[in-house]
Amino acid sequence: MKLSRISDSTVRRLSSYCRVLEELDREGRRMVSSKRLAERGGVSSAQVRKDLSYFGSFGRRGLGYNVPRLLEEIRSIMGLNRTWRCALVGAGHIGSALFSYHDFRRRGFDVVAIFDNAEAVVGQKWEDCEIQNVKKLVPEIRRLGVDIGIVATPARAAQEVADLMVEAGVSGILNFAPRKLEVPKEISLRNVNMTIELESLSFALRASETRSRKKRAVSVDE
Amino acid sequence: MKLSRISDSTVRRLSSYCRVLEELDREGRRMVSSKRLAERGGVSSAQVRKDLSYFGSFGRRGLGYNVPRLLEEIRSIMGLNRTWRCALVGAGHIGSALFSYHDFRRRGFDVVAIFDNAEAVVGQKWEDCEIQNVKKLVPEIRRLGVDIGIVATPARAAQEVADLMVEAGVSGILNFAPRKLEVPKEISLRNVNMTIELESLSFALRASETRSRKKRAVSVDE
DNA sequence: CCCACTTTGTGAAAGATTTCGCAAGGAGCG
DNA sequence: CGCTCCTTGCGAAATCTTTCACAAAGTGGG
Repeated sequence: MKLSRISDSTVRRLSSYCRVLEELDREGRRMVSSKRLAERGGVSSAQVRKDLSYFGSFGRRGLGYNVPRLLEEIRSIMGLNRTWRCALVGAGHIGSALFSYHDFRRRGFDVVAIFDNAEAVVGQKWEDCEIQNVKKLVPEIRRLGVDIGIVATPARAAQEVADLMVEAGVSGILNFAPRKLEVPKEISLRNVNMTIELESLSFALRASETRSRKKRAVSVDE
Repeated sequence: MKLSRISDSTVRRLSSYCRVLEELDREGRRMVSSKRLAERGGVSSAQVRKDLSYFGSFGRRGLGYNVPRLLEEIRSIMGLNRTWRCALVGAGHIGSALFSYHDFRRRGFDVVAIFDNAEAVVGQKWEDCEIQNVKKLVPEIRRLGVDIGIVATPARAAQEVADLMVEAGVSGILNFAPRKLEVPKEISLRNVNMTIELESLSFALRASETRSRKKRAVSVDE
């Protein structure tokens, strides 16, 4: 099974199936069909079956999938049955929002260090984690064996921080700064860019305004 | 030109071309080729030309694109040459991070109201915007003519809030809660789900670990 | 056991997106 | 002007992703 040729869309859907399965599990359901899983996840049932088929056969014909079993399978496929050590850089609003989002910890993403360059915040404690000067980033990330670096700095600092993270040996970077980062190809990089989301929404709104203006014009004609 | 059959990936890339063009403009460049624009945006030059071609011909052969002109064109295509009125629901960490991200305002996304259900925060002021009880959401959104609702609540409250927003007549919703929202199809909906991003990163890390383990095994054999 | 019904897993078809390749337009130089 | 060097715009090809459609398995009732 070539993990590398699994499409990004499939991976993102697997992640969302996880959430649906957790919910079904809480509801006490034992079995679920691809149809129901699909409805809850907002995709087609064929899509669900195809996504799962890349990794094996987890269901039983006529019955569906065993909820806890499938959840465990997907968790294991996605590497969610372990703890990932994360370092957060940037103790501003975004950093604080991420840090206090306890759901991440519950899912195995553990923030073990926080860095910032502002003397005013260095030394502060968030829960039991002390904000350190970004100068200590490389040795501290090495010492703690951090897997994932989270960039939550302003755009202008982001590349520099990413370079330090790479130097320190992280395996992956999650970037919240609205700029493209250059990293060696063996480092996994994901971007969360809220500007892109807002602007795409703007495009969609403009598109639907245009549509309804046309529609109105037609009704007036009639 | 059918705006509705433009792919989501194209729209997202247009948004990122905007950022590159703004940067080029600040650097004082007059002209840019699809090649350079592509490099800076991390895509292929054919992709840039194709994306633009859906909307018209903005370049000159042999010369490239005029930077301020192309920026204006894309802004106009995406509906960024106007102000969108936004209402933020959820005055927690994520809401606060979004509100204080002034780049949004600069780009024309103006938060004109904030709602929360916790008596402890209702009445507080963020800059010159007072947090209101979510009970006032519908009339206030109507009164202010809000275009975009931003859901920054815990997952369990998200659908209820979205329903209120729809009732109040927003045109689009940006959802930060990690759950699928149901909205009428004429409402544009975009989701920002940080859990999916982190989990996709986890998948990628696992995939590359598997690869390097194999590689190592091969070197040992040799 | 038979029949009606359900559901998976998966090739093959359809559809969507990206890349290729090149004609045609334009700049610059001698 | 003639020649070289760029670059766009775009149809066509290649690639990637989703949907279709159905055989094969499984359940349950009589």
